[in-house]
Amino acid sequence: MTPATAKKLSFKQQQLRFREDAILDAVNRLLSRKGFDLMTMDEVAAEVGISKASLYKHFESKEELAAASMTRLLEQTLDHAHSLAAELSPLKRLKAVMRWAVTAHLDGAMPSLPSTRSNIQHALIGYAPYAERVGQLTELLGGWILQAQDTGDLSPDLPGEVILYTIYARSCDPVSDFLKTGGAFTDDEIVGYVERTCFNGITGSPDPVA
Amino acid sequence: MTPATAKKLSFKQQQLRFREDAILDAVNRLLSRKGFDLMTMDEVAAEVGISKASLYKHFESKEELAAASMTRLLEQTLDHAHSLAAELSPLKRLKAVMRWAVTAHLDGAMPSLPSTRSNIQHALIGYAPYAERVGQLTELLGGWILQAQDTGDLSPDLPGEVILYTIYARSCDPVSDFLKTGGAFTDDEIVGYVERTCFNGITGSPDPVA
DNA sequence: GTCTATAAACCGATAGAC
DNA sequence: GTCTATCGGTTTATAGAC
Repeated sequence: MTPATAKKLSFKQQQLRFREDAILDAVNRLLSRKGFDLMTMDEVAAEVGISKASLYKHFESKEELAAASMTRLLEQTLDHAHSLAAELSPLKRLKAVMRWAVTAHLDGAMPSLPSTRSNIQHALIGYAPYAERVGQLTELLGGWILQAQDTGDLSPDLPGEVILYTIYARSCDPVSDFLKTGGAFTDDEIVGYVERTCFNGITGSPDPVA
Repeated sequence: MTPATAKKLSFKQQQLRFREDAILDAVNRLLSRKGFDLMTMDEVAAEVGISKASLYKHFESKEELAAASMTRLLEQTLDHAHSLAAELSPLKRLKAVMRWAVTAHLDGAMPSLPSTRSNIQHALIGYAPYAERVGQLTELLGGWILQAQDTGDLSPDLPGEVILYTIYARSCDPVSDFLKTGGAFTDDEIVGYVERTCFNGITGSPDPVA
């Protein structure tokens, strides 16, 4: 393979990657706005600016398209989690990940967890790259939770499962959507309320400023 | 109108009411299991055991059917809330309503809140009987929340809006579905965890047994 | 790879017989 | 009021020209 050919191939691959990233961006927005069941392939194609047939040249089904989008989102979440300073306490790292996710959710870039009632759930768990990322994130956050329970920063008498699912669910909490629709609060305030009610409940006091 | 005629009419009306209650029961189950968008009128008819055309003799559209089901559910919620002993503190009444709702949710009788991403939301708010019940429940629970904030049982520095939406959302929390799917906990344990994390957060201690 | 056009399936709603 | 049969519209996915 000559350098020229290699360059041309690489350029084509870059173009392909760029186009597919644009598609996944659109899917991400539509998934956040309407959810999997209400999102149509026509809308995706229109949002990207290509035809539906071209879309199917890149992704062979609606399920695979959504799975690719969710997988990329989990990779971004893992990247953000790994980027957190090591000197932060596990509790602060968990809070930081949650704040990041809720902020993305309010920006329309974080779809809600595929609920038990959606068609996509079964397809996702059978999609290896997605399941692998879920496992990685669960392992990472699960370790932080155990550490935070050891120091008493999180309730030691609460099953780790309950804490993990609670953090996952609060990261795309419908409460933030309702508060945003109300229009009485800024996005930062909403993120603060969701974080506070998740960690301290609605009976607890706000954390003292560090 | 003769007594005989009145009796016959009443009987027919009872039959009608009974049939429509059976329809709403089926809608309630399907709404809990699949949500509005994935529920089909064919399924509803099949679950009740009548034909789709007959179904349309009772309710003139899918939206009205869902609205009637949700309205009845809100009435049942209001009935339960009003039945609570007056000597209970506002906080305990709020917790009781939430436990009741989560229990119903785990039994497949409490559909999730119509999310912002569903087609049904706009139809519901334009459906007067539904909107009226939502207003009544919000007024009732909102009053309890204010009282609980006055006594310090709920955080006084949290907007009532945030507390109300949080209680609403936690009443059909997906966390309970995930925990139930896991199979490691009984329904009572799950209800307890959801209540505790809602009111005390994941950092707080369990409430001492009264 | 991109397009237009279309196939195949599904769903909400209705017509018309009984 | 209940049924069977069907319409009209939408959606996923593909065929075939360029």
